[in-house]
Amino acid sequence: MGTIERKQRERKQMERLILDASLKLFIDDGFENVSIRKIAERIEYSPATIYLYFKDKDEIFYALQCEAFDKFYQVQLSVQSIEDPLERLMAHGKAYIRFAFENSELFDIMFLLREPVKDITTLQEWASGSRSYELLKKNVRQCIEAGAIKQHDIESTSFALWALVHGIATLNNRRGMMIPENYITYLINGAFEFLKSGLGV
Amino acid sequence: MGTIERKQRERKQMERLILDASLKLFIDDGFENVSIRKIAERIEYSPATIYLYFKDKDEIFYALQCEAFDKFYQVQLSVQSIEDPLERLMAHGKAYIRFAFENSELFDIMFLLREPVKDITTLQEWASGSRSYELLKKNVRQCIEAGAIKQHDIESTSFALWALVHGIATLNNRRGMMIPENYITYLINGAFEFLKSGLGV
Amino acid sequence: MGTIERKQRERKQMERLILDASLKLFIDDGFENVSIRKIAERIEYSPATIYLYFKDKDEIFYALQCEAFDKFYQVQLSVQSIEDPLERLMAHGKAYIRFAFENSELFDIMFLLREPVKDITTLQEWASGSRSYELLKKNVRQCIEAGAIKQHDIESTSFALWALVHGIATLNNRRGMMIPENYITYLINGAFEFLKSGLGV
Amino acid sequence: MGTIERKQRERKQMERLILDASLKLFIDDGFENVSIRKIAERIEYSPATIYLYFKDKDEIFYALQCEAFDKFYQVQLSVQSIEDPLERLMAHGKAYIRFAFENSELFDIMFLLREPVKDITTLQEWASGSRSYELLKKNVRQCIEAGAIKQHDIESTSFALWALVHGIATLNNRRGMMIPENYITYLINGAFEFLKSGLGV
DNA sequence: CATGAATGAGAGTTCATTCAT
DNA sequence: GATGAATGAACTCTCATTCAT
Repeated sequence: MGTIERKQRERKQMERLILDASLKLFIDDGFENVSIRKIAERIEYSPATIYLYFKDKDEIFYALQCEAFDKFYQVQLSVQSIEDPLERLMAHGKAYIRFAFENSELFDIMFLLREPVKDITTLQEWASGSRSYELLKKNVRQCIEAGAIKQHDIESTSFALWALVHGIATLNNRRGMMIPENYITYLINGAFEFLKSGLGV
Repeated sequence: MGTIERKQRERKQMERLILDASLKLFIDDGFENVSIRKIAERIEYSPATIYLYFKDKDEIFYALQCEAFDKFYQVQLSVQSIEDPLERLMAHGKAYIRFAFENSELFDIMFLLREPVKDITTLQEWASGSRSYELLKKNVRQCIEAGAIKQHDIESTSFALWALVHGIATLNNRRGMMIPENYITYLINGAFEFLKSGLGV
Repeated sequence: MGTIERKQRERKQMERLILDASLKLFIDDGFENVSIRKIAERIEYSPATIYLYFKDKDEIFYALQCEAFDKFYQVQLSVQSIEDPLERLMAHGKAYIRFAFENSELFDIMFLLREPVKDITTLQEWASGSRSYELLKKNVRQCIEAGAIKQHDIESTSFALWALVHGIATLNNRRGMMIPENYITYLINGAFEFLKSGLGV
Repeated sequence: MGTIERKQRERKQMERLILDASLKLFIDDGFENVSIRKIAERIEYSPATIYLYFKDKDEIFYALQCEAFDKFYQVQLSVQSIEDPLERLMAHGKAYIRFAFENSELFDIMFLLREPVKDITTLQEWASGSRSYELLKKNVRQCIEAGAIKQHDIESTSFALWALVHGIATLNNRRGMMIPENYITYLINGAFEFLKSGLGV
């Protein structure tokens, strides 16, 4: 009998329901306004029910954070199939920005929320965060090896690239009003030109 | 009689007291733990007194945000006396980062808190935020005019510079653990080398 | 077929399991921290299962109370084989105290918990509580008949003896700190001397 | 202006109101059923108001415990004016019992509640608990000195007396049903006869 | 027989805010 | 100008209990 599997599936579904609702609330009302009660209301269950699936509030945010890092990593993985190293590097950066723009709430969860994960380095899941950076460094190294870029210091070049791209993402997500909406793509393209010229391309 | 002026002066002093205490609390206990009660406790006044000087909690955060943008602008102004355009541009970037590192809580208030100011563009005070960007653009333009940099698109070059620098600041303030402490200066220097090479220097 | 008997046996075993776990919790965490959930956790069954064996929480405490009275009675019975009446009376008192000291949690359940059994006299099981007193009275009567003690009023002598012994037990269990640990035996012995002299021995 | 005094008086009144309500609830519903909410309901204030006068629930129980010990001590003091040592000693015992009977809830608070004061010996207020015992010992000593009683060991005699009296109090308060109501006085008198004979009077 | 799922009720506590004094 | 007093609303979380499966 697949009852056990069914039960597990149902449990997963419920967890999903809670996490999705939490995320929605997070997006709509901001982090500090997400309460167990509101989550429960949104999924039309009693508050107590939440506690059958998550130990406490932190565990919910923790799960969201893990998922966010994971999803983010997957997106970055998805461009690794591009063969040309430089092209791949550019695609990596663009994927980063696109993810941040299209999933600004996940981006917030990863990079703005300090809680519940204070020291993220102690987490297994952080591997995927760290792995993103390793991926970037690998891409940079391959560009260097292929002679596709002028820069030679892998570490600081990777850092600069990440910072540039992360800065674009953050500025837009938090103080997007600084940048006129219809102007964004133009600016980002410009930034990538700048980036390329920084790379000596 | 200078009674009115004295009253005004006293009022300003009290506002100062409240804002300073709020900022301290903000720094010490984190945003979500700042409450009117705690502010009142810290300045040794009753909670009700706070309301004589600020309409509500948001008004306090609003004031802090304005001040932060202002202080940030002053810091950026302070490097404008440098004559050499490129040197000035670099100093501008470094001042930006130094400010973010040394005043991470103010940086949070400006760029991470969405509340209370959702649409910052509607604010007078945002002028000072916007002015920072204008300053940067002016610096870039002067570099271009002086032939000190290769790039020619003021707008997108400025944006790229800002993003890079802002990215460094943000990464460090929020997920600083990504970057080994003793590595930071090295990386930042590297990033500036990258930046220069992007500028064709 | 012994199916019915087996079922009954299994039922008893389960009840035992629950009661033992409850008692342990009671001892370890204190009365107010005993919850159905925690009992269930401890025996590794679901909370709902508990309700197959006990109508509600009170029924569990009720059972514990009955058992405690029973065990207490057994202890008191165990000294009845002593032949000399006075010696037996003294042994009775000492057994009472020893039980209270060594099973302070059962003692609590019997004499401190008002819930769930408010009016214990209405209970069949109280017989065993009452029987203890009857035993005491019998012992006192036999002492009187044997001319071993001076007192002649069975009722009030028994009561006084019980009160003295119960007082020792209670003081120690609740506010034991009143009595320096290393002093206790001395005091109890003294109390028994006093008791003997009260009995005119 | 006596405004400050008035304020202080009003504050004391409110504390009184809360403590009285708590005590009433304690008596009516038992310790575990006393909640801040119910106290608030009873005094027709909001729950939050309670917290203006007591830091938390424990502080309320702590205050009750202190008061109880104090009142108990006062009662015991009140018989010290009796000149004849033996008479005084008897009166002391009777006062103890009367207090326990007439203020059974306070007696519970002192001797049954372990919380919030776990180690009562660390408390200043406990002095009054300890002082009661010292008082008893003094009385015993004076009886001995006056040749009013036969016993000579102050310590163990005092302890025996206390235990006897405390046992009577406790048996009645907790399992009073053991003792037929109309029988009590008779038994207590008997116990005092026993006691006297223990003292060799 | 056993339980997973669910919940209403309630616990202690903190908050921003108001208002009479 | 300052505040003590008060509160409604909200918070996280735990509980005993029920019921369909």
